[in-house]
Amino acid sequence: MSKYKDQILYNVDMRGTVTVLELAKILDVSDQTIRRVSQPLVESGELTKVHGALVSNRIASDPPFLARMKLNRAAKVAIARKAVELIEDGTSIAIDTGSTSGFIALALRAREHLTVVTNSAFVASTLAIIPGNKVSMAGTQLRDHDGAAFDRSAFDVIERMQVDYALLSASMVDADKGFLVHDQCEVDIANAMFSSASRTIMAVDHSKFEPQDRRPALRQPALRHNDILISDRNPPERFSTLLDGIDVRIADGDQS
Amino acid sequence: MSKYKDQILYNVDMRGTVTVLELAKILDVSDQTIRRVSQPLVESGELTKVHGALVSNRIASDPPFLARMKLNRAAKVAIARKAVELIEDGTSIAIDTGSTSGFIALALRAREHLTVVTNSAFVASTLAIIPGNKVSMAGTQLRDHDGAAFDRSAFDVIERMQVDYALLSASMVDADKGFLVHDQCEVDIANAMFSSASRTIMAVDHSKFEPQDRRPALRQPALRHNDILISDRNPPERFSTLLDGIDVRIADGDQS
DNA sequence: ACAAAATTGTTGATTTTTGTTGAATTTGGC
DNA sequence: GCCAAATTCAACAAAAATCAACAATTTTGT
Repeated sequence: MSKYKDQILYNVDMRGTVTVLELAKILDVSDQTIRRVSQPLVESGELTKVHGALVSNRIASDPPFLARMKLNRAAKVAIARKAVELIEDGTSIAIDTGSTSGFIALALRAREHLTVVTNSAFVASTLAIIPGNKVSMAGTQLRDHDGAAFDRSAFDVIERMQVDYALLSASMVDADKGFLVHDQCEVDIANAMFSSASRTIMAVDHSKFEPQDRRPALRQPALRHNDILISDRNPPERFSTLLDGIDVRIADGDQS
Repeated sequence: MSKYKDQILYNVDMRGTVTVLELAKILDVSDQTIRRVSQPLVESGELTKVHGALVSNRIASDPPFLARMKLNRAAKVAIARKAVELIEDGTSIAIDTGSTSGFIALALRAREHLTVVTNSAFVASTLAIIPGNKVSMAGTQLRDHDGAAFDRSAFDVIERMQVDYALLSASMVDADKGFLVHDQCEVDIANAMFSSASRTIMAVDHSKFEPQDRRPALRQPALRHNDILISDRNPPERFSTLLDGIDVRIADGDQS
């Protein structure tokens, strides 16, 4: 592992695509070195090589919301399938924002007569057009990176509903502190959904059990007895205390 | 895989259709290179090639809401392109629901720093995730066939905005009665948007100038002097009185 | 301090990509 | 159906990028 690895990844991910010669100039090494060092990164799938340049796999070029969709896509699709198994036709459900929730919303198009409340415009528009669904969009002012709302009216709408499930997600899971996210407003919405729901489903892919680059610091509501955790792999042993009494379901990630 | 691949996909998906020569200018390469690079993308099905231009496959296939709207798709795409010409970066705009407005929203992803208010969850989620946009979702309870809201809060949100343009549509145009739709709630929202806007853009494809199977009976607000009508063909002669003083723009429906 | 191992820069041959040219094809109008 | 304009295609030469090999340098282990 080379000392330039981090710098290469950083530059490529930041700019989406960087030519080999540009990188050579930035790191002040020869182009040949860039090629040599990036080769294992390409082979391990962290970067993509094209003639003349390196391209980020994180898809930095486009809308940041969709970019995150590509990260661990397979895991999220598997989780979404599992979530849909739990949710029967006619269920009422609150759904938060986040890429995992986005995939679940797509999968939920297979259900009918759902009552949905969400603060994500993407989730709302995905499920609203299914005939027979009743969808409420909570909030007015949409945040630009993911099209979700966190204003007062969002809370008003959520708080006057009573739903079967709250479908929440998290940016990281900590064995002591529980489910963490980055923004207080996300916690506030999650709490509102949590309170209005009989049961909570927390959906997190396996990568969330590992430390993250940007450490989130704010706690989602603690799961109650009988709440459900869906992931694509079994959580490591050290989370057993946290998940005591929780109904853990593992999605079998067989197909694409 | 070429280093231009991402940029081509990005531009084509954002704008729906881009001519080969335009792309060549944007990427600063020759037209021949665009053709060569896009060939594998076309073969793998990521893009569609027509004479002179590349067409995105996502527009028709992805949003299920518009997928159903195959009727006069080409006309609506052409109108959307024309509308985007009018609307500069940084404009504020109110957008109603409807398939034409949906296509315009897709095309508007090529703009930045828009301030948008809409009662359509599809329009909202499409434009909210563009970095720099400020999008407000008007309304809470979403109608199931198009994911649009018409409740009291929708009016509250629209009425407290003041925008440069209101972008409205209609189900039919009558030479005497003007622009007609089916539901009173649509008229109410249109009126609210009309009142909050300095200028109105009415977007209707040519089929709306002919009698419809289901005759709509409710009048949209009458256009003011200086308001704009966009269509894909020149309206028949009998509409000249109705359109007197209106700035009529015809989209050149060159490519499919 | 010494030698082995790993990393880096340089060189020249090889491969890939790109722009240009002119001929062939498609499109739209009459 | 024919013509003019626009677009596409094929081919070739120029430019750019890659690769392999070797020499110079730095790092590592003893």
